[in-house]
Amino acid sequence: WEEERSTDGSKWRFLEHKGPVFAPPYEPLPDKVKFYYDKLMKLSAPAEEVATFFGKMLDHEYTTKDIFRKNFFKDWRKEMTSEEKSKITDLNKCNFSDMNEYFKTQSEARKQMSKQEKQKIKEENERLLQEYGFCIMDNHKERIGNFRIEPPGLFRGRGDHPKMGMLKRRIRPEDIIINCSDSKHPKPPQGTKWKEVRHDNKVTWLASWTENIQGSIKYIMLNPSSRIKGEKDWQKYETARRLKKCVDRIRNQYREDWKSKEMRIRQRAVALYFIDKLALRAGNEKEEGETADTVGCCSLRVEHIKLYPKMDDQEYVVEFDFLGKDSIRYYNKIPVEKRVFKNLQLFLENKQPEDDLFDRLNTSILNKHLQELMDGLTAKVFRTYNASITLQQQLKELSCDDSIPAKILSYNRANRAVAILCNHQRAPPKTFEKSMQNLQTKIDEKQNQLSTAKKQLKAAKADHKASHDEKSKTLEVKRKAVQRIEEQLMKLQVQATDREENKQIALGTSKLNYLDPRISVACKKWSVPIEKIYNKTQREKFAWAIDMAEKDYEF
DNA sequence: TCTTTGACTTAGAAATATTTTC
DNA sequence: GAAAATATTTCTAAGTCAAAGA
Repeated sequence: WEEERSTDGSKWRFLEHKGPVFAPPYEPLPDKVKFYYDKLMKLSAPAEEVATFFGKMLDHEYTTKDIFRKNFFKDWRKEMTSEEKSKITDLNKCNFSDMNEYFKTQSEARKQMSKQEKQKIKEENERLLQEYGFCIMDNHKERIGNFRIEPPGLFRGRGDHPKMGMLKRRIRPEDIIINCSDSKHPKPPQGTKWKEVRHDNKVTWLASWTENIQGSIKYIMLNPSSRIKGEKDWQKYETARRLKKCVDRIRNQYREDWKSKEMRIRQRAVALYFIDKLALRAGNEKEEGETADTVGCCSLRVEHIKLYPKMDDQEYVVEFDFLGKDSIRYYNKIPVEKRVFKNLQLFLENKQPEDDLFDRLNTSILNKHLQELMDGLTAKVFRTYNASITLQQQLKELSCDDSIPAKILSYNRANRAVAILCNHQRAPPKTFEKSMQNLQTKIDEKQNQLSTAKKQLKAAKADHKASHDEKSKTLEVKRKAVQRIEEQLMKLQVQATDREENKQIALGTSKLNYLDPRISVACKKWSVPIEKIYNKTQREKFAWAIDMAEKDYEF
């Protein structure tokens, strides 16, 4: 990257691209695929298309949920002809199972395609990528992140989303705003027009459209490997490193503020303590009824915490139980300092469960305060800082004389500590139990092998003694075999532990978004090659860090 | 000042590709 | 060489936060 970008807020000087790739048009079902409403019924193409969205999802839990069904049916009816509308009045009487069968057969057929057919599809995708997947920004050819427009379908919100099942409409060129240099712009598909072509170099997106579920804007932007994303990422970690330099001061400050005579300052200070200690998100307020009911720090309600003056052998315990981003549950019991506890009791006085815990605070107030404490400081910087510093500390304990696989395991453990801190969870993989069993079987087999090998070694020893040979080759061989099997067994056991501990924890998010990649690059000081830590895509995203960091790098 | 909008990062699930196992 | 297991990539929803608008 060239040094020193402009100071006037412009993000680029030149931008040229081919525009987005649209979803393929709807292909009507073959006549053999039936839809029944009591009896056989042939749907109009628009109604049929929306029906297929539902038919494809029949095995999904979504289609059993009342809200999903209600929203879907309402939007589906909008696509029906008046005749269809008058006939189809009850979703429960609709039979999509033939459609569902058909799509299953189709996807099975796709799997069974010959090598050449698969190759052909691959080549076609590659051609599309080459044509639409790149742009020129300033002097570089850059990979675009999402050059395909989202196809129409049924909205799948996370958690208890009031809009789940609504129809996500098809996006046409007339919906798209193109952003590029004013020299030349992409052509819209034959016979269509763009909504607008603009030339705004204060933003980084190439195209945008307004989505119909929430009315929010969606963007086409560059891949994480691009200069514009990389520089921003680097900047993010530099801000977190600046926090490292003044975090002690800030911590002392908020501890002082716990004693403030002003309620809003106490609330701010307690909230900041949670953000720092527990890595909670800021918690913007959300429009009620438009989204799932989730919260972050500033939007915590009385019902989300419980106070225990004494719990087992601990004092001043706070129990958190709430749904955070993506409706992932945050559950934690944590002893806090007496002052924090007393403040919380005060905040709870005379409130109902559904009242805000921090009624004098919001993210805007909090971030304005943080900005005064350090330039560029916001609530999310604490997550970045605490994640990265945790990784670095955990890695310090890495032992020099471990093997590479053992070091990788330790790295994963450190990564896991961060993921736990940030509450990055996943649904246990569907095949988890099975795969655990398989691994256990392998371990058992290996143990049997080991005992056999040990017996053989013993026998060889006895032979050796009896024969009084100078040296016995078999003895050595058997000894080696035992050693080898022991190692293999160890490896399997380690793998089992690692997998078990990872059951419900997602490592990817922290690896990609919270851990300063230069810390990982510096693992070369333990002769851990970067390829063992990052796969190809990750190395592309973190190219800047791989270039920059030496083994003495300190976060 | 308060609310809304816009731009961007962060998130887990699902789809797809690759590797391993039988 | 197929099927199963695992790793990677894609997808798009759901956050954060500053700036614009009322």
